[in-house]
Amino acid sequence: MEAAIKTEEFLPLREPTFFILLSISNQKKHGYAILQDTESLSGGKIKLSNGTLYGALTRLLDQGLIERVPSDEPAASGKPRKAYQLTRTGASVLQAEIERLENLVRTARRHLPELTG
Amino acid sequence: MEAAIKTEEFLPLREPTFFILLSISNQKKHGYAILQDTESLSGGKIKLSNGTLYGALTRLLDQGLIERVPSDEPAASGKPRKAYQLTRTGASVLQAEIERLENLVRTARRHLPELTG
DNA sequence: TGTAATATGTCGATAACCGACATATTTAAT
DNA sequence: ATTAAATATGTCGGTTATCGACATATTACA
Repeated sequence: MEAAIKTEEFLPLREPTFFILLSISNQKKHGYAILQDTESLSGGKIKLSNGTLYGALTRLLDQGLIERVPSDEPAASGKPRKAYQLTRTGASVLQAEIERLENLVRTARRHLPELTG
Repeated sequence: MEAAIKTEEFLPLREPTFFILLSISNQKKHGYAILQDTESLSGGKIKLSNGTLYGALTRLLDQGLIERVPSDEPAASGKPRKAYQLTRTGASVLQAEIERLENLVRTARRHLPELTG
């Protein structure tokens, strides 16, 4: 059988990392676009700091959850932007994280039936 | 109006802290019972380390999210166990965290409609 | 011309977590 | 009776992701 990727090793994701992966899950983006997208996705609640963003990108590249790809955008002045997209592993991890979150909510609701929110 | 508690200041909770609060949300427990309950609640997936547990209990007491209460259990040999229960603030924080998790899942499913899992 | 937005990055501090170690009591087995 | 396992609480040092502050260059616009 295939060498199964142990997605659990990467879980749980912290909130900023979760949004970074989610942000690029439907299309590749460069750093600054991830910043804006995360703020938009979270309804303005979450504003990633630069330290978090670029630190996480470096880490995620290293872990093989994301990869660098050439940007579509006008390369303009010989300075190509850095676009990132999910790898298959990254997509698996994101999906596993969503399932983990759903389990968490289910467990909590089971344990606290009075909170039907 | 009442001095509203800013539950958001305590969020997001990390996984161990979430389970600690959830564990004592329906009845007071002492440390070791929280350890066992968390393992049970998580289907055996999560085993809190002692460092995490007692560190978190100290922190949560300090933050006013939990409080010490006398234990029902047989005090036995003059050594009273330390039982903990949620404060109102703690209950609010737990509820807010559950809602945050639900929002996260909703946002992710909206952004990734293909993952209907 | 200048200023805001875009875009990428570094650095030091903080906070929560983890595993390892320590220790005492209680229960159950041999 | 002795031992071993489970119960119960705690400390310590190390690791890691995050954060805000700082730095810098380019592009768009007023």
